[in-house]
Amino acid sequence: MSELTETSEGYDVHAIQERWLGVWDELAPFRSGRPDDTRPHRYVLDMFPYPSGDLHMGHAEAYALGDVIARYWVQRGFNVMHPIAWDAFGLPAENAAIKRGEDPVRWTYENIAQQRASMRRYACSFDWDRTFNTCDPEYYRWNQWFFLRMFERGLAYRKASNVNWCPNCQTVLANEQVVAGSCERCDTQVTKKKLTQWYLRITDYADRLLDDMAQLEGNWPDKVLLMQRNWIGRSTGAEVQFAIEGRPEPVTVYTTRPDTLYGATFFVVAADSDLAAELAAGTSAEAAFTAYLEQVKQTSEMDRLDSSRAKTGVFLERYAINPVNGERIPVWASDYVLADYGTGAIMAVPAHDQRDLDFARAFGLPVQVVVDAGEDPAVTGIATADDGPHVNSGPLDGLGKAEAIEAILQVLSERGTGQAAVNYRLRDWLISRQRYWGTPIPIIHCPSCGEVAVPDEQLPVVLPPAEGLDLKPKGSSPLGAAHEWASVPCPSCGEPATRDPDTMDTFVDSSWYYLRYADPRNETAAFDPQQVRQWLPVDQYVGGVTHAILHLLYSRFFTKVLCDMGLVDFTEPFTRLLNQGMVVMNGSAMSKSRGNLVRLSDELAVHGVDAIRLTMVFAGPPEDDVDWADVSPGGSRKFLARAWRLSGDVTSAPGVDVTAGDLALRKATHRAVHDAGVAIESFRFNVAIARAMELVNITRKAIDTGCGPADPAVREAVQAVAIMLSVVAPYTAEDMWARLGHQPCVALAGWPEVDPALLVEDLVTCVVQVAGKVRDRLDVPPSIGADDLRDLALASPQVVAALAGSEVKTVIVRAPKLVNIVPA
RNA sequence: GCCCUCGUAGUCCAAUGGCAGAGACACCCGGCUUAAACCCGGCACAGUGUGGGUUCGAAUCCCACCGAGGGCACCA
Repeated sequence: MSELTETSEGYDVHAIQERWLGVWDELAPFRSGRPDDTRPHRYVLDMFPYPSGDLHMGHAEAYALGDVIARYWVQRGFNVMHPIAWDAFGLPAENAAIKRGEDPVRWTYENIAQQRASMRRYACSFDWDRTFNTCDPEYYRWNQWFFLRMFERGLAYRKASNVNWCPNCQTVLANEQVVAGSCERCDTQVTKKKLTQWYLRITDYADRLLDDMAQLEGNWPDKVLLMQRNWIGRSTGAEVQFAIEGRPEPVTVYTTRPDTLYGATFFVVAADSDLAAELAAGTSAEAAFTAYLEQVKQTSEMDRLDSSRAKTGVFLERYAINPVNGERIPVWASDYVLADYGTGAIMAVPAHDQRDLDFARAFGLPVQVVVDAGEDPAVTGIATADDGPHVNSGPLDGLGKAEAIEAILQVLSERGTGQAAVNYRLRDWLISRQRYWGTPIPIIHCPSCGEVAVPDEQLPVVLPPAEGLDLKPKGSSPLGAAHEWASVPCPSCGEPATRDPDTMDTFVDSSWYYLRYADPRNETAAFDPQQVRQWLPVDQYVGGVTHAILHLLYSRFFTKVLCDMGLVDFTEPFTRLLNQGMVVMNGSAMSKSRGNLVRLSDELAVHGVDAIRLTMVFAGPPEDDVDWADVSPGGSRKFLARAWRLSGDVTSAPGVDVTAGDLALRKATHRAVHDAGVAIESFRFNVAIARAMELVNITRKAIDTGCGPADPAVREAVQAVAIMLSVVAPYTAEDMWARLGHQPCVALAGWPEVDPALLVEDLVTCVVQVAGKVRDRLDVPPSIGADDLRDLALASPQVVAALAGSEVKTVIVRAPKLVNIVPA
C-alpha cells in the first residue's frame, strides 16, 4: 500500500480518504431534513441491505450507481433525499443463533454497525438522520398496525390450504419464494403441506397491479414489467357448469376456449382436490383413486413441473354432462390439473389442447375435432390451437374463433350454465412464517371469540427475548413455546387466550420502508402523510433484478392498499427503476464454494474507495454484469491520479475571469460538462466518465504544450473535472477542490453552467458521399444553408471525378454534416 | 416448448438511419531514468455473428438462421 504513495506522485488515496471523512461528518452535506431548505425535492432510493455480514462487491456496485444519481441531482440543485436503512429481520440471524448460539439481536446489530461504518468509508451520500432497522419495535409495530388495518378490511385472512413448505427452513413459503420447485433462499426442494395460514389478499388487486403498469412503461425496465405481467398471469375465458351424474350441484370449470365446448370428450379434476376425493368416495374406483393420490403425493414438485412427463390419472367411474350437447363424458382424476388454479377441474378438449391430447392418447379416450385446421390431431398427435372454421359444433359451425367464443358465451348465459370469466395465476400472499426473527402477527386466538385483533394501543407486540427459547426449526413457531409471552387474556372477553405464534414474512417489512424514510422517527403513526406527500413517490429506485417480482410486486400492492386507506395519494411507489447487474468473476457469480470470491475490503485496501467506485460505474452500462476479471481498478486509480495532478498545476487564482481563457479549451470543457450531464440523466454513466477522461487528456495537453497552466480556461477545466468526478470519486474530487483553493464540499459546488454559445463549433466537417461512398470532406460553418452546401458539394473536384460525367439524380442534403449525391 | 434481450478491435465498451472509435484494459514502440517503476507521448488492432430485404444511405429498421444470456413453462 505504501507503494501507492510512491507510484502516483503525491496522489495518496489513503491519506486523502482520511483527510476528508471527518470533515464530511462535520458538514453533513447530504442531510435532507433542514427546515429552511428551499431547493426542490427529489427522492433517490437504493434497495436497503440485509445485514448478513460486511458489505460485498454487489453492494459496492449498487451503491456506487445510486450514489452517482443522488450526487448528480444534488449538484443540479435539488434537495435530494437519499436514505438507507436495514432489512434486519430474517433467517440468517436466526440460523447464526442456532449454529453458534449467538443472540439474533446482537448478531444483527453488530452487522449493522459494521455495514454502516463501511458505507461511511465508501462515501455513500446517505442522509444518516433517516436510518432505521426493521427489527426495531419502533418500526415493526407499524407492520402490525398495517396488518390490523388489512384484517379489518378483510385483506388479511386465515385459511387452510396446501401450502409450500421448505423442509430445510422448516417454514412455509409464498408462491413467489418458490423458484422452479425449490426454496428461493436455500434451494431445497419444496413440498406441500396442508396448513392454516395468514394471507394478504393481493389477488383483489391483480387488475390494478396489471393496469397501473401503464404508468411505469418506459420508466421501468421492460423486462421487469414483463415478468410481473407473466406472474400475475391474467387470462380471459369462461366458466362453464357441468352437471355430474349423481351429484346435486354442478361443477364449474374454467376454460380459455369456450368455443371448443363441443369437442370436450372427457372431464378431469385435480387429483389432490377435495372434489376428486368426494367424487371417488363410494365408487368402485375409490381404492384405485386412493392409491393414485398416494403416488401423486410422492411425486416431487420438481418432477411435477416437468411437462414432458407422461400423463397419469385414474377414471373415477363418474360421468359429467356437457351442457351444450348433453353428451355423457367420463370424469378422470389427474395431477396435470392443478387444484389451486381456476376451479381445479377442466373440460378436456383433446383435439385442441396438447395436454388433453396427451392424456387422451395415454388412456384411449376419444378425440373430437371442432376447429378445422386441416389436420387430425388424433393422427398427428399434435393438438391444433389455431383459428379456423368450427365444425361439429351445432350453432357454432362455420364461425371463427372470436365469433364462436362470443356466440357460445351468449348461449351459456341464456341457459344460466356459464359466463365470461377472468382468471389469474397470481395467488394470495402467504405471510405466516414459523420462525422467530420476524414481526409477531398481532392476533390473539380466543377459544370463544376466535381470531381477535390486538388493540392498537397494545402495539407493538414485542418479540420475547430469544434467550431460553429453542429456535431450532421444528415445523412450529418457536414463539409458541414462549408460554409467558403467548398467554394473554382475550381483548374481547377477557378469558385466557394465546397469541398467534407465527411471524410475518420479511417482505412485509420491505413493502413500505420507502415511506418510513419520509418520517422515520414518528412514534404515533407509520408516517405523517404530509411528509410523505412532500417526498414521494420515489423518483429513482436502484436495485437488483432479483426483486423483479417479489419485493416490487408486494410494494406496489401495499401502496395501492394504503392509497385506498387514504394514507398516500399515489398508486405507484417507484416512478423510475434502474436494475443494476451483478458483480461476477470470470463469467460466473462469485461464491466461496466456487473459490472465485473477491473481497470488497481487499479491493478497497489495494485501490482505494474512489478507484473501486469508478471501476464499478465505468465498467459498462449499469444493467450489465461487471466481470471483475475484465475491469481494471488499477487503471481507474491511474486515471484519478492523473486528474488529481491537474489540480496542482493550476496557477490562476480562484474566481479568475474564465471568459478570457483559451477558447478551444473552454469549448472542450463546456462540451464535456454538457455531454456528461446528458449521459448521466440517461443512465450512461460509463459514457459520462469517458467524457471526463477526454477532458482530462485535453487539459493535460493544454497545460503542457498549449495555453499553459496560468490560462484561466485551465482553471475552468480542472474545476469542471473536479465537479464531474465528485459524483463518482468523491475523495479525489474533494482533494482537487481544496488544491484549487476552495472550501469543502465540492459535492455542493453545483454542476457547471454550460454556455450554449461554447457548444457551437466554428467549423464542422461535412461528409460528401457519391452513391453512399465518402468522396470528400468539407469544412463548413455549422449554420450553412442546405442550398449553399449542395452547391459546395457539387463543386468538389472529388465529386466531379466520382460522378465521371453521369447525371445527378438526387442530392440529399443534411446540413451541415452530410451530402449524398445519387447519380442517375 | 413459448417469450424477451444481446452479438462491434485480443478484452471491456462508444457510436439513438448519416465519416464505424468516445473512453479504457492489455500489447508494442518512443521520451524521462545510471536502470527500473511511475509519468509523458505514440503506433497498431475490427468493417459490426451469418444470409437476405427496406433505404440515397443500415452496427442501428424488417425477415430467417447461428450463438450467448435471461424470463416463463401441465395456469386449462
